[in-house]
Amino acid sequence: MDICSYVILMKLRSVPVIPVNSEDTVVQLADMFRLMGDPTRLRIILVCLDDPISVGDIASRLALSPSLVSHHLRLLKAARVLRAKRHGKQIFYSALDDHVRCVISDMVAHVGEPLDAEEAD
Amino acid sequence: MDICSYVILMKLRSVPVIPVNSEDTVVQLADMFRLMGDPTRLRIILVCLDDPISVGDIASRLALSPSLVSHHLRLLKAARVLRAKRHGKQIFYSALDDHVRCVISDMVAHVGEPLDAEEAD
DNA sequence: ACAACATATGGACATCTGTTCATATGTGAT
DNA sequence: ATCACATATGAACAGATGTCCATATGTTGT
Repeated sequence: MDICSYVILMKLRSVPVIPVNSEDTVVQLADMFRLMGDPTRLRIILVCLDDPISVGDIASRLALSPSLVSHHLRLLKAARVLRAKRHGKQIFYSALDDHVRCVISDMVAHVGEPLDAEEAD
Repeated sequence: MDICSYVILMKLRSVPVIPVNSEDTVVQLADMFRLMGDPTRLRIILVCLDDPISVGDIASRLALSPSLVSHHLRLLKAARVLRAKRHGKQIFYSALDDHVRCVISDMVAHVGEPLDAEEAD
């Protein structure tokens, strides 16, 4: 882990580390979030979390054109969210690591949260 | 937590739950991610994670116009990422709960990850 | 009341982005 | 080699989005 990520991690643990000066790391983070910020792409990610699944199966299961799915898969693979593995004619996609799973899990907890006591001002 | 969120959570724990049928929950999730997917907005969120901070201070610390900051804050407040509290003329923004902190922390771990052994195909 | 400050809002603009269509690449079987 | 199938790629378009500018709202003073 580089120093930039470390600084942000310290911030996240509410240690008073000064400014957000790691410009490129913030951009990297934002890129990842933006990638998950499209409903279609998020659906594709969710489908791939179960088991490795082929492009065609993703398309049919989500009622999308294979072309569109492929376009999105290219971005997700480039961002190392998913990995591709060829078996014969088909190419199976699956999650590259568990971080994305954790991120989504946390986010589900956030949106699922009802109005809590802190809401009042 | 509603049934839709539950289904997704089950998926995240690799329990073989079949389709992603909770359309609106996926859209909610994507909305949150999209919100964090802009570098400027993410910077604003990061600054607000430390302590409650006024709009003007956010603007000066990030070298942005107060107008732009206000526009972004409106979205973040509406999405319940941040909360606003007025003190005199100024309005202080801070994180509404710790979920966002967790989400960012996980994402930092993801982008900070070097090429791991699983990468090979 | 007014002035000064802090924040919010609305419109306009350029840019980015998701989708579609057509086409290309690659693989396995006959 | 040729066909059928699976996936990938490129161009083009409509719609969304971030930023700027001007202006409005709200608050604390005098």
